Amino acid sequence: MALPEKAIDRVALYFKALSDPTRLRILNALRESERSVGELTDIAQCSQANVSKHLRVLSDAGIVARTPRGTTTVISVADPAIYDLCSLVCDSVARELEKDLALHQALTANRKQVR
Amino acid sequence: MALPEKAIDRVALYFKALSDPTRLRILNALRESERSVGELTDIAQCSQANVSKHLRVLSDAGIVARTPRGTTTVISVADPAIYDLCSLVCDSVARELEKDLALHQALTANRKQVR
DNA sequence: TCAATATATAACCACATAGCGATTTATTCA
DNA sequence: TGAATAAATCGCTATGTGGTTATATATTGA
Repeated sequence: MALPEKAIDRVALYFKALSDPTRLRILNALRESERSVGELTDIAQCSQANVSKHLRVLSDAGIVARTPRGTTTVISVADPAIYDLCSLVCDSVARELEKDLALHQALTANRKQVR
Repeated sequence: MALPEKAIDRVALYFKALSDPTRLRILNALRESERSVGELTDIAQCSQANVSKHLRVLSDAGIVARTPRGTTTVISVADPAIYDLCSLVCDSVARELEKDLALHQALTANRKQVR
Protein backbone atom coordinates (compact mmCIF):
# COMPACT_ATOMS: atom_id res chain seq x y z
CA MET A 1 0.00 0.00 0.00
CA ALA A 2 1.38 3.39 -0.98
CA LEU A 3 1.42 5.32 2.28
CA PRO A 4 0.06 8.76 1.39
CA GLU A 5 2.45 11.65 1.87
CA LYS A 6 0.30 13.26 4.55
CA ALA A 7 0.26 10.10 6.65
CA ILE A 8 4.04 9.87 6.48
CA ASP A 9 4.31 13.49 7.61
CA ARG A 10 2.06 12.81 10.58
CA VAL A 11 4.07 9.78 11.61
CA ALA A 12 7.29 11.77 11.27
CA LEU A 13 5.79 14.48 13.47
CA TYR A 14 4.86 11.93 16.09
CA PHE A 15 8.36 10.48 16.16
CA LYS A 16 9.78 14.00 16.26
CA ALA A 17 7.79 14.70 19.42
CA LEU A 18 9.58 11.73 21.02
CA SER A 19 13.04 12.66 19.72
CA ASP A 20 14.12 15.07 22.46
CA PRO A 21 15.71 14.07 25.80
CA THR A 22 13.83 16.71 27.80
CA ARG A 23 10.50 15.54 26.43
CA LEU A 24 11.41 11.93 27.20
CA ARG A 25 12.28 12.92 30.76
CA ILE A 26 8.88 14.58 31.06
CA LEU A 27 7.10 11.48 29.73
CA ASN A 28 9.11 9.25 32.03
CA ALA A 29 7.94 11.33 35.00
CA LEU A 30 4.33 11.09 33.81
CA ARG A 31 4.62 7.32 33.77
CA GLU A 32 4.32 7.41 37.55
CA SER A 33 1.42 9.83 37.78
CA GLU A 34 -0.03 12.94 36.23
CA ARG A 35 1.70 16.16 37.27
CA SER A 36 1.36 19.91 37.12
CA VAL A 37 3.49 22.04 34.82
CA GLY A 38 5.34 23.33 37.87
CA GLU A 39 6.24 19.85 39.06
CA LEU A 40 7.40 18.95 35.58
CA THR A 41 9.54 22.09 35.50
CA ASP A 42 11.38 20.91 38.62
CA ILE A 43 11.89 17.47 37.12
CA ALA A 44 12.98 18.63 33.69
CA GLN A 45 15.62 20.95 35.11
CA CYS A 46 15.05 23.78 32.67
CA SER A 47 12.98 26.95 32.55
CA GLN A 48 9.23 26.95 32.94
CA ALA A 49 8.92 28.59 29.53
CA ASN A 50 10.86 25.78 27.94
CA VAL A 51 8.77 23.08 29.60
CA SER A 52 5.65 24.85 28.40
CA LYS A 53 6.97 24.75 24.85
CA HIS A 54 7.80 21.07 25.09
CA LEU A 55 4.33 20.37 26.44
CA ARG A 56 2.85 22.14 23.44
CA VAL A 57 4.81 19.85 21.12
CA LEU A 58 3.64 16.77 23.02
CA SER A 59 0.00 17.84 23.16
CA ASP A 60 -0.03 18.86 19.50
CA ALA A 61 1.09 15.31 18.75
CA GLY A 62 -1.76 13.96 20.88
CA ILE A 63 0.68 12.32 23.29
CA VAL A 64 -0.24 14.38 26.33
CA ALA A 65 -3.40 16.09 27.59
CA ARG A 66 -3.54 19.43 29.39
CA THR A 67 -6.34 19.90 31.92
CA PRO A 68 -6.57 23.34 33.54
CA ARG A 69 -7.49 22.97 37.20
CA GLY A 70 -7.63 26.22 39.08
CA THR A 71 -4.50 28.21 38.50
CA THR A 72 -2.51 25.10 37.60
CA THR A 73 -2.65 22.80 34.63
CA VAL A 74 -2.52 19.06 35.08
CA ILE A 75 -0.60 17.13 32.45
CA SER A 76 -1.41 13.48 31.77
CA VAL A 77 -0.51 10.88 29.17
CA ALA A 78 -3.16 10.83 26.44
CA ASP A 79 -1.62 8.10 24.32
CA PRO A 80 -0.39 5.09 26.34
CA ALA A 81 1.15 3.67 23.16
CA ILE A 82 4.25 5.75 23.85
CA TYR A 83 5.31 3.36 26.59
CA ASP A 84 5.13 0.41 24.22
CA LEU A 85 7.16 2.46 21.77
CA CYS A 86 9.76 3.30 24.37
CA SER A 87 10.08 -0.33 25.47
CA LEU A 88 10.66 -1.43 21.90
CA VAL A 89 13.28 1.26 21.37
CA CYS A 90 14.96 0.50 24.70
CA ASP A 91 15.29 -3.13 23.63
CA SER A 92 16.76 -2.13 20.29
CA VAL A 93 19.21 0.29 21.89
CA ALA A 94 20.24 -2.35 24.44
CA ARG A 95 20.92 -4.85 21.66
CA GLU A 96 22.91 -2.19 19.84
CA LEU A 97 25.02 -1.50 22.92
CA GLU A 98 25.65 -5.21 23.41
CA LYS A 99 26.92 -5.42 19.86
CA ASP A 100 29.20 -2.44 20.47
CA LEU A 101 30.47 -4.03 23.65
CA ALA A 102 31.11 -7.35 21.88
CA LEU A 103 32.97 -5.52 19.13
CA HIS A 104 35.02 -3.62 21.66
CA GLN A 105 35.94 -6.79 23.49
CA ALA A 106 36.84 -8.51 20.24
CA LEU A 107 39.10 -5.62 19.28
CA THR A 108 40.74 -5.59 22.70
CA ALA A 109 41.32 -9.33 22.57
CA ASN A 110 42.74 -8.97 19.08
CA ARG A 111 45.08 -6.22 20.21
CA LYS A 112 46.45 -8.46 22.94
CA GLN A 113 46.88 -11.26 20.41
CA VAL A 114 48.69 -9.01 17.95
CA ARG A 115 50.96 -7.56 20.55
CA MET B 1 14.03 2.92 37.92
CA ALA B 2 15.78 6.16 37.15
CA LEU B 3 16.56 5.94 33.46
CA PRO B 4 20.18 7.09 33.17
CA GLU B 5 20.76 10.23 31.13
CA LYS B 6 22.83 8.41 28.51
CA ALA B 7 20.09 5.87 27.88
CA ILE B 8 17.55 8.64 27.38
CA ASP B 9 19.86 10.32 24.89
CA ARG B 10 20.22 7.09 22.92
CA VAL B 11 16.47 6.59 22.81
CA ALA B 12 16.00 10.19 21.69
CA LEU B 13 18.56 9.64 18.94
CA TYR B 14 16.72 6.54 17.78
CA PHE B 15 13.41 8.39 17.58
CA LYS B 16 15.13 11.29 15.83
CA ALA B 17 16.30 8.91 13.12
CA LEU B 18 12.63 8.05 12.50
CA SER B 19 11.40 11.64 12.62
CA ASP B 20 12.00 12.65 9.00
CA PRO B 21 9.58 12.00 6.11
CA THR B 22 12.34 11.19 3.63
CA ARG B 23 13.83 8.60 5.95
CA LEU B 24 10.40 7.07 6.52
CA ARG B 25 9.90 6.85 2.75
CA ILE B 26 13.22 5.05 2.49
CA LEU B 27 12.28 2.62 5.26
CA ASN B 28 8.90 2.04 3.71
CA ALA B 29 10.59 1.08 0.44
CA LEU B 30 12.92 -1.29 2.30
CA ARG B 31 9.91 -3.06 3.77
CA GLU B 32 9.41 -4.73 0.40
CA SER B 33 13.02 -5.73 -0.20
CA GLU B 34 16.58 -4.56 0.22
CA ARG B 35 17.68 -1.97 -2.33
CA SER B 36 20.76 -0.19 -3.65
CA VAL B 37 21.45 3.44 -2.83
CA GLY B 38 20.66 4.31 -6.44
CA GLU B 39 17.23 2.67 -6.29
CA LEU B 40 16.51 4.45 -3.02
CA THR B 41 17.53 7.76 -4.62
CA ASP B 42 14.88 7.26 -7.31
CA ILE B 43 12.27 6.41 -4.68
CA ALA B 44 13.12 9.22 -2.25
CA GLN B 45 12.93 11.83 -5.00
CA CYS B 46 15.89 13.86 -3.84
CA SER B 47 19.60 14.06 -4.59
CA GLN B 48 21.94 11.10 -4.20
CA ALA B 49 23.99 13.13 -1.73
CA ASN B 50 20.96 13.70 0.44
CA VAL B 51 19.94 10.04 0.42
CA SER B 52 23.47 9.11 1.40
CA LYS B 53 23.29 11.46 4.37
CA HIS B 54 19.95 10.03 5.47
CA LEU B 55 21.35 6.51 5.20
CA ARG B 56 24.21 7.53 7.44
CA VAL B 57 21.72 8.70 10.09
CA LEU B 58 19.78 5.45 9.83
CA SER B 59 22.84 3.21 9.96
CA ASP B 60 24.36 5.18 12.86
CA ALA B 61 21.14 4.45 14.74
CA GLY B 62 21.50 0.76 13.90
CA ILE B 63 18.26 0.77 11.93
CA VAL B 64 19.75 -0.03 8.56
CA ALA B 65 22.78 -2.00 7.34
CA ARG B 66 25.02 -1.06 4.42
CA THR B 67 26.61 -3.93 2.49
CA PRO B 68 29.03 -2.92 -0.30
CA ARG B 69 28.59 -5.27 -3.25
CA GLY B 70 30.80 -4.43 -6.18
CA THR B 71 30.36 -0.78 -7.09
CA THR B 72 26.97 -0.60 -5.42
CA THR B 73 25.93 -0.71 -1.80
CA VAL B 74 22.96 -2.76 -0.73
CA ILE B 75 20.82 -1.30 2.05
CA SER B 76 18.74 -3.55 4.26
CA VAL B 77 16.75 -3.22 7.46
CA ALA B 78 18.93 -4.16 10.44
CA ASP B 79 16.33 -3.60 13.14
CA PRO B 80 12.91 -5.06 12.29
CA ALA B 81 11.48 -3.41 15.41
CA ILE B 82 10.95 -0.25 13.36
CA TYR B 83 7.95 -1.80 11.65
CA ASP B 84 6.32 -2.56 14.99
CA LEU B 85 7.06 1.02 15.97
CA CYS B 86 5.54 2.38 12.79
CA SER B 87 2.40 0.25 13.19
CA LEU B 88 1.89 1.53 16.72
CA VAL B 89 2.36 5.13 15.61
CA CYS B 90 0.10 4.66 12.60
CA ASP B 91 -2.64 3.40 14.93
CA SER B 92 -2.16 6.37 17.25
CA VAL B 93 -2.22 8.83 14.38
CA ALA B 94 -5.34 7.20 12.95
CA ARG B 95 -7.11 7.47 16.33
CA GLU B 96 -6.03 11.10 16.49
CA LEU B 97 -7.48 11.82 13.04
CA GLU B 98 -10.73 10.09 13.96
CA LYS B 99 -11.06 12.33 17.00
CA ASP B 100 -10.43 15.39 14.83
CA LEU B 101 -13.04 14.19 12.38
CA ALA B 102 -15.57 13.54 15.15
CA LEU B 103 -14.91 17.00 16.54
CA HIS B 104 -15.36 18.54 13.13
CA GLN B 105 -18.64 16.73 12.58
CA ALA B 106 -19.88 17.72 16.03
CA LEU B 107 -19.07 21.35 15.29
CA THR B 108 -20.79 21.18 11.91
CA ALA B 109 -23.88 19.56 13.42
CA ASN B 110 -23.93 22.18 16.14
CA ARG B 111 -23.71 24.97 13.58
CA LYS B 112 -26.78 23.59 11.80
CA GLN B 113 -28.63 23.36 15.07
CA VAL B 114 -27.78 26.92 16.03
CA ARG B 115 -28.72 28.35 12.69
C1' DT C 1 -11.40 44.69 42.70
C1' DC C 2 -6.58 43.61 43.31
C1' DA C 3 -2.54 41.08 44.58
C1' DA C 4 -0.50 36.68 44.02
C1' DT C 5 0.38 32.67 41.59
C1' DA C 6 0.74 29.43 37.57
C1' DT C 7 1.03 28.93 32.56
C1' DA C 8 1.55 30.50 28.12
C1' DT C 9 3.50 33.42 24.72
C1' DA C 10 6.98 36.70 22.65
C1' DA C 11 11.45 37.89 21.24
C1' DC C 12 15.71 36.50 20.72
C1' DC C 13 20.22 33.53 20.15
C1' DA C 14 23.06 29.52 19.04
C1' DC C 15 23.20 25.47 16.85
C1' DA C 16 21.49 21.41 14.23
C1' DT C 17 19.87 19.67 9.99
C1' DA C 18 17.60 18.93 5.37
C1' DG C 19 18.45 20.27 1.06
C1' DC C 20 21.60 21.24 -3.06
C1' DG C 21 25.74 20.98 -6.53
C1' DA C 22 30.56 19.83 -6.84
C1' DT C 23 34.08 16.79 -5.69
C1' DT C 24 36.36 12.64 -3.92
C1' DT C 25 36.78 7.80 -3.29
C1' DA C 26 36.22 2.95 -4.46
C1' DT C 27 35.34 -0.68 -7.60
C1' DT C 28 34.63 -2.96 -11.97
C1' DC C 29 35.75 -3.93 -16.65
C1' DA C 30 37.77 -3.05 -21.06
C1' DT D 1 46.35 1.12 -16.35
C1' DG D 2 42.20 3.99 -17.33
C1' DA D 3 37.56 5.01 -18.11
C1' DA D 4 33.13 4.50 -16.19
C1' DT D 5 30.08 4.02 -12.57
C1' DA D 6 28.24 4.24 -7.69
C1' DA D 7 28.39 6.03 -3.35
C1' DA D 8 30.27 9.15 0.15
C1' DT D 9 31.90 13.47 1.53
C1' DC D 10 32.53 18.63 1.24
C1' DG D 11 30.98 23.28 1.28
C1' DC D 12 27.20 25.96 1.43
C1' DT D 13 22.36 27.95 2.47
C1' DA D 14 17.86 28.21 4.54
C1' DT D 15 15.08 26.76 7.98
C1' DG D 16 13.88 24.54 12.33
C1' DT D 17 14.41 24.03 17.15
C1' DG D 18 16.00 24.01 22.04
C1' DG D 19 17.36 27.15 25.16
C1' DT D 20 17.00 31.68 27.57
C1' DT D 21 14.63 36.04 29.82
C1' DA D 22 10.85 39.11 29.82
C1' DT D 23 6.04 39.74 29.30
C1' DA D 24 1.15 38.58 28.90
C1' DT D 25 -2.86 35.95 30.41
C1' DA D 26 -5.88 33.56 33.38
C1' DT D 27 -7.53 32.17 37.97
C1' DT D 28 -7.86 32.13 42.92
C1' DG D 29 -8.55 34.40 47.41
C1' DA D 30 -8.32 38.24 50.39
